[in-house]
Amino acid sequence: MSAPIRVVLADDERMVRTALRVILDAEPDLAVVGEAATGAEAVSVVRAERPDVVLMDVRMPEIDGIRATEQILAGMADAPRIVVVTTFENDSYVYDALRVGAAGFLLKRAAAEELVSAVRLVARSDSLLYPAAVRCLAAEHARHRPPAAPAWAARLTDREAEVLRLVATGLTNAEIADRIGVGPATVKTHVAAVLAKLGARDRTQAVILAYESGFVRTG
Amino acid sequence: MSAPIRVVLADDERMVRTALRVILDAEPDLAVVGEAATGAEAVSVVRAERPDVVLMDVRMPEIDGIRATEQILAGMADAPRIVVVTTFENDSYVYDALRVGAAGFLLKRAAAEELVSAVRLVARSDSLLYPAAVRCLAAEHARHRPPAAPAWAARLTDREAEVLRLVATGLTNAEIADRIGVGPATVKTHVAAVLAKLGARDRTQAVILAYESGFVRTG
DNA sequence: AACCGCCTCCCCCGCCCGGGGGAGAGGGGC
DNA sequence: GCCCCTCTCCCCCGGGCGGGGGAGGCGGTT
Repeated sequence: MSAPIRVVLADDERMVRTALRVILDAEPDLAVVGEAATGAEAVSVVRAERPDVVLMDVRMPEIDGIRATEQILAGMADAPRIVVVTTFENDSYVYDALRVGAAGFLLKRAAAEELVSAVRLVARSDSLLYPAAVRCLAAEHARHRPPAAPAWAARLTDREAEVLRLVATGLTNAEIADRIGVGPATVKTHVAAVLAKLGARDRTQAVILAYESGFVRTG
Repeated sequence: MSAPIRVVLADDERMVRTALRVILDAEPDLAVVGEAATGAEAVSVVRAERPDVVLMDVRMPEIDGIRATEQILAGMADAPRIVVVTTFENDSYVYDALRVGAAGFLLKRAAAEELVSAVRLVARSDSLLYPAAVRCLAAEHARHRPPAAPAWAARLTDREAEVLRLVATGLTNAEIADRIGVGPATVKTHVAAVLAKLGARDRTQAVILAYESGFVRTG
């Protein structure tokens, strides 16, 4: 399994950091290599340790997690994947996090198992975003378990899910438009919404996320 | 499972048609709705029956399977998926078939199970090409079973396979170029080769084929 | 009645991508 | 020696795509 995944924790509450460290260090393939209590500290620790993954709290003194994320991603070649940690799912930070390039985000109430699998997936998928709705895709695929377990945000609408399914069969926007009987502009809108919610850069990444989340099944 | 997959058989040898019919009709979700012994007949039968899938022999009187495929795909809106059937794997027809838009091809010596799964996959993946190299991808993935079982043609080179793997992680051509240390133009060339060999229209379809063939694994 | 989420469609813009060519270098097989 | 394959890189070109806006209608919630 080669080298372990190196993780840095950034949270102003010591208890949270400790909890995360306990959870992550229990996994043989994960190694917490640094902690930070402020955004500024997070930036310097990350530059020093060059981890694979950063768990970044949004609310922190001096510099919030969003700005810290921005600075890390802007100032580093071969920057780590950053997972933004929030308390409330409809946090407006969520979209800011996507915008500045966070690899994903999860809620503090997420189960330990979700946490470690998120870290692994983010580290593994290498230049691929893994945000919010991905888990919702899996949840939707598993027959609408409502808002109980899904500790993630940004659900796709029915139309968006339909469009994503068609994107994942290799259709162009124009073909999707013909198929569902709307204009090409409408499909563009839906695709754009899907990309934003999934944090995907283009339809190719969206398809990959659809497969990886189980939203579409292989053959 | 809704309506069965409607199949038309086009082959000049009656025995071959019968054999195919027996194999396909044994499957509850497949229904052979027409047969043709010549290319011209194939065109008219397909227009009349409007099947989901056509199994098209390459060598037929009057009009060969390639031209028949061309005419069917050109002259019909919502055309069926056409699988071209060949006897020899290095048949030059293979590339012609790809060029005119065949959804895939397979060898007459293919196992019955391969046949039915090919029909299902082609029918399912709806506007998605399923040609040659796809099975080779699966074969490569399954640790180089040489040229024994692979009843399909068009192998990827090592470089092409590497590029496809990177495409399937969501990278752009420029990012792939940086990663493997070559120029962007070179990556373009490799990607173009992959698309041609897989019969994919764009990188999105290539990724889908990579997943469906098992060339890349989910999770 | 006001609000919000969803669906529909429009504009402009820039870029990445894919198609069509070609070309040179190196290696292996005949 | 010659050929063929692979890998490398170049050109031009068109189009699909994604980003950034905005706008109107419709139904459910408050």
